[in-house]
Amino acid sequence: MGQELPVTSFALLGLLSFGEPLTGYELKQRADKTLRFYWVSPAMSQVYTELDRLNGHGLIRPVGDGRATAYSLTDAGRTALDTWLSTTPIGFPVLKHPVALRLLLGALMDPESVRRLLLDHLDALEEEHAALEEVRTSLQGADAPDQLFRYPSLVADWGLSYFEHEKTIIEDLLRRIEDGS
Amino acid sequence: MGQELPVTSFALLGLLSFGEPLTGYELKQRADKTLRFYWVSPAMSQVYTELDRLNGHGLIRPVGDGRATAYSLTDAGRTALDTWLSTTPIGFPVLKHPVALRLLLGALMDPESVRRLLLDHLDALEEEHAALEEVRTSLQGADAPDQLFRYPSLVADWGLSYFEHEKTIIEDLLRRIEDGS
DNA sequence: CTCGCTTATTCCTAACAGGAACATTAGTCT
DNA sequence: AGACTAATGTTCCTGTTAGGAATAAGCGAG
Repeated sequence: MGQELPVTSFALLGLLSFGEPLTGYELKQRADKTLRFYWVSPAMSQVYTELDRLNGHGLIRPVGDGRATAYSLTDAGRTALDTWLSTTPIGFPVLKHPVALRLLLGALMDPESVRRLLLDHLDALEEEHAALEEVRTSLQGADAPDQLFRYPSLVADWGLSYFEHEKTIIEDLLRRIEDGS
Repeated sequence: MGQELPVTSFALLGLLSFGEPLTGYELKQRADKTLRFYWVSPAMSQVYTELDRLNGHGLIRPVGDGRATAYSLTDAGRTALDTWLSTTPIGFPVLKHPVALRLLLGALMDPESVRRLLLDHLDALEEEHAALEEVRTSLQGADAPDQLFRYPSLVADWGLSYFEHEKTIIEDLLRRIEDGS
């Protein structure tokens, strides 16, 4: 024990904890689809690097059926995940927000660009909201308490609410910028 | 032109765009105080590395008064920042949310731990909200339209609203978890 | 049967975090 | 004044991560 793995390792272990063995490629897809809303979706290269390491630590095991190597959690992996969940200190969220960063420098732009910046962001929000909503509806039917996707559903709802609120903030900012309040 | 610098470079240029020449140490402090809410606060080492590079590109210039080397924007730096603001495609925000990541795996924890996870996050939110509020009030008096800190103030308000909303989401999740809805 | 897309994996480079190590200056206590 | 401590200021090293290019096998449609 005492492995000191980065968080990304546990994110992948977490994806594997839902049962199905997955290949690196599939893991990347899952990450792109769901994990990316709450955590970064690791790069392809990163996924395979992690898999090698996790395998080296005996936390996952290749289940060899076809040409593609799918991995599943070992008992040690499940234990490592449990320990991580219960003992590792939790940091505060980190947000990399390109729009906020630019708005901070709004004084350097002409008003029209600022306006467009925010309007474009509204569009992007709409799109991401739709993508997450699709994920959310795909969980319907397994989202009741004690069902497999209970917690993923809760997190998805959280994300949806987050997007919706950000929309109202942006609209508010647009209003304030227009009538200089 | 055509320098292709990472976003962090422009974040630092942005901090310098408010007028005052700053040392690496001071830049790191500013970043810790404000930038960290909307973007990552780069590591000390990163700040100095960036400064070297920006200096090499002629975008900043050391203003040599004392033993500490403070840097200020050059005309080229200002131009580079303007170009970046007006032409570079804007990505969607990236969120690394340790609490959401753990909640996703809530099924692996006992209910008590999940509860504690969320309650602890409420405390952390409270703390960060207070820190940002302090920043916000320090901008009072220079936050009217056409004043220097107009846009930083708008962004701070955005951040405050974000924290407040997250608080209500967490409270809602706690409620849902308790009475299994 | 071949063209193009999806699946699957590897490699290389640069970006970035984090912390240790190190100096110098400034302030405080006695 | 001397000593101790905290804040300022900078550099270096190591490991983590992002991103994209390169590659190859399988699979479906024409």
